[in-house]
Amino acid sequence: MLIDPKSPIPVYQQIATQLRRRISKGIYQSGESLPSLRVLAVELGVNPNTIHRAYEELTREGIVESRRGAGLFVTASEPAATGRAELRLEHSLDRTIQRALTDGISPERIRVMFREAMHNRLEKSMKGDA
Amino acid sequence: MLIDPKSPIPVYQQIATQLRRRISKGIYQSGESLPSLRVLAVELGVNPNTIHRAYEELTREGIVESRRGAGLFVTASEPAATGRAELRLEHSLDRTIQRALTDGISPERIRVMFREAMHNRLEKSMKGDA
DNA sequence: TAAAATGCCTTAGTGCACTAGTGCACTGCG
DNA sequence: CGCAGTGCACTAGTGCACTAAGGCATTTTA
Repeated sequence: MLIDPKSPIPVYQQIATQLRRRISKGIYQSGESLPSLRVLAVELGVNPNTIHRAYEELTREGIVESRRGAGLFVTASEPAATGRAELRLEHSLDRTIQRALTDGISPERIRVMFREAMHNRLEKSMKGDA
Repeated sequence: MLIDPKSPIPVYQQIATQLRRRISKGIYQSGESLPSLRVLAVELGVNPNTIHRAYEELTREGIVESRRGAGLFVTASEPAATGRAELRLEHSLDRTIQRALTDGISPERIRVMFREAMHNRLEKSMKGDA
């Protein structure tokens, strides 16, 4: 497990991403497995709170369950379905971004248009579109 | 011209977006046209610096040219080509986001995956991919 | 039951994006 | 020349995301 503190991507996101990959690959089976907050913290050289932040994400996504005093446990019931959806999204985003870059659109512009697109789409969802 | 200060999208971006739309629609022709910093500032009820920030974006994109003491002038040579590319990007982003949402992926997760996708794609571009 | 290990909560510090305030330099026009 | 209007640079304040530090509650285990 490697971490790059200088990356613009937050450390806790890097950790969450790698954990997601390992879980979907079956490295961490259903049951206990996941290393404790402090153990993983000293291994990566970060604050335990940063690890907690990553675990929090996985908990909200429902692919993991935490028991105070005991540890972190993998639920992994249906990560297959959402996993495929995320894989589609990952590829779609990559294709869209690559196309935009070759079209000469600047990275900052792409980021701005993404923010606006998200904002618009979420507003439409509020009004009962879906 | 309307502005929403409560929106998560920065005010200067809202202004820049609306100006871009107006220019591409020909409301602001090649020549002078664009209202001055302070005039537009009092009209929208924001600081002149915020307007300047929007003008700065359009200047970097080359669709406008500013002359100190005189005003802002529309160049509008080839906004047609990049305009089409941006339109494609806008649609592609919207389709991608809508698909992800209907697949049950959370907005925060979409934002995170977009950040990572941008990061990865830009790293590849550095190494001579394009 | 007592000790150790675990996850969790609260607080603080840092950096960055955004906006406002103020003054300066330049241009146009009478 | 002088005045009004223009864009621009510098500074300050605010809010937010990220990380760190420390202490607390809970569970396990011997």
